[in-house]
Amino acid sequence: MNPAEPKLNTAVYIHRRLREAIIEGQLQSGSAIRQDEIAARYGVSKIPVREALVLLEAEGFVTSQPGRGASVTELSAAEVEEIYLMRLGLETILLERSLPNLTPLDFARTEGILHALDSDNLDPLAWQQLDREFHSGLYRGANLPRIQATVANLHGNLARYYTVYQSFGETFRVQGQQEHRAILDACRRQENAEACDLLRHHLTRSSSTLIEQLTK
Amino acid sequence: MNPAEPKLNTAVYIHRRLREAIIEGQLQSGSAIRQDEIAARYGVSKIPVREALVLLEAEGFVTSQPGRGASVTELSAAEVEEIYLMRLGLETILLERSLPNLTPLDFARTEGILHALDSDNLDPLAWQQLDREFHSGLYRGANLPRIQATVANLHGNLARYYTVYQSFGETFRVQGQQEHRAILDACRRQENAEACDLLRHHLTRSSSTLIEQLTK
DNA sequence: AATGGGATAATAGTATACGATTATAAGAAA
DNA sequence: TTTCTTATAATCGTATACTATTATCCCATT
Repeated sequence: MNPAEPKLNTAVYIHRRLREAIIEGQLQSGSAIRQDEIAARYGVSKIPVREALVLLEAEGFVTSQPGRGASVTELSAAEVEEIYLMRLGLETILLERSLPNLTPLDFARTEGILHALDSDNLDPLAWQQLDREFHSGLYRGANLPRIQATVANLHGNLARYYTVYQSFGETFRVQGQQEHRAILDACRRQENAEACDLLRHHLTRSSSTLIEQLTK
Repeated sequence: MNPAEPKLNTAVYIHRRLREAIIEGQLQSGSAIRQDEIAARYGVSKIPVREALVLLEAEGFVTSQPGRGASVTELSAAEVEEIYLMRLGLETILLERSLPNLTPLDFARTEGILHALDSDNLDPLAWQQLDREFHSGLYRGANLPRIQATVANLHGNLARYYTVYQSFGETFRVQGQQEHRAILDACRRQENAEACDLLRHHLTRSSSTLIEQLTK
């Protein structure tokens, strides 16, 4: 009855927990996911676990082979590049549609996120969430929920690689922040095309940097 | 043991059947989907039916409310427009990446599909499939399987509206074919940018035509 | 007639149980 | 040893059964 404790679908609950575990690195790429084990760990049956896995597979977090069960998806360099390419195509649309509708308040809020991102004692998970908030904040005015959801999911699929490769964070973050500020600046000046170009550059550069780490 | 009869996951089987039924209009937009009924119809239990529904929901074919079950997703005009916008962003990427890798054989094959599309006694379902083959044929050289799968799914989500509104097919198809030929022609001439522009135009125009029908 | 309970039916959601498939290990034959 | 076979264990996949939730209907009250 407590609205603060909404009755949660077991499958939805398991889905969230597994997604978190993958993003945070507790479930590593390639590791097998045993239905019985998950069910036992959370004190539920296999049915909702299986439903959660179906959804996770559709979202790309998990790969399953018939009869052999599921494992955390391992992304090749080519697949990472493809995800960034997809983000590029979709996020430029979001930015174009969003910019005319953004208010000074939106910009201020986004500025705040940038400030938080400057902090040098962010754990990778927090950093990744703020990075995501920065981008989605710029798309707030787009009013394209499907595309936004797709982009959020793509971001989620890359997230665990950021949390894994914390080591390369330093230069990656500094450069990222420069690019973030440049994008926000162009947005404030209502320079639509320039902002999109900067976003494109930011994503392309992030892509190469991450792939460089992956193939090393 | 017969390789022509590969042992199929029940959930996968149900998923395919329901997807077909939605695209072909046997399950109409907004109609409720009762788990027990589907299970009884195909002689299976609810478990694989539920898994199929989870996947269909992730793909956008079905909308479910907790405790109340699932129904075939009804797309608003805004959502149709958003899907076309998404296709636009992704398909231009596919075309750009694919074009340099397409061979004369690919073009000939696509030409053949265009020819088939000229036939005036196509049922809406066949037309929709050929239309899909035309587009995906042009992206064959892209080697971006995730994006291709996403685009195919978006196409699938629009498909049932084509089969429903067969009536407006005549002019829609003729104009579509003109645009298809123009796109293929530009591709053959390796005019990358022109082909993308034509594709953009084709998708934008298709979007408005369909929405016009929907809001009528 | 309209509205508001409360019993009943219909349906969703999940656990348990079991058969089917796949992995693992141990022993026999080369 | 290596490879093949066979037995065993682990795990997946699905049907059945039960509980919880939601919808429907009837009747009382206004």
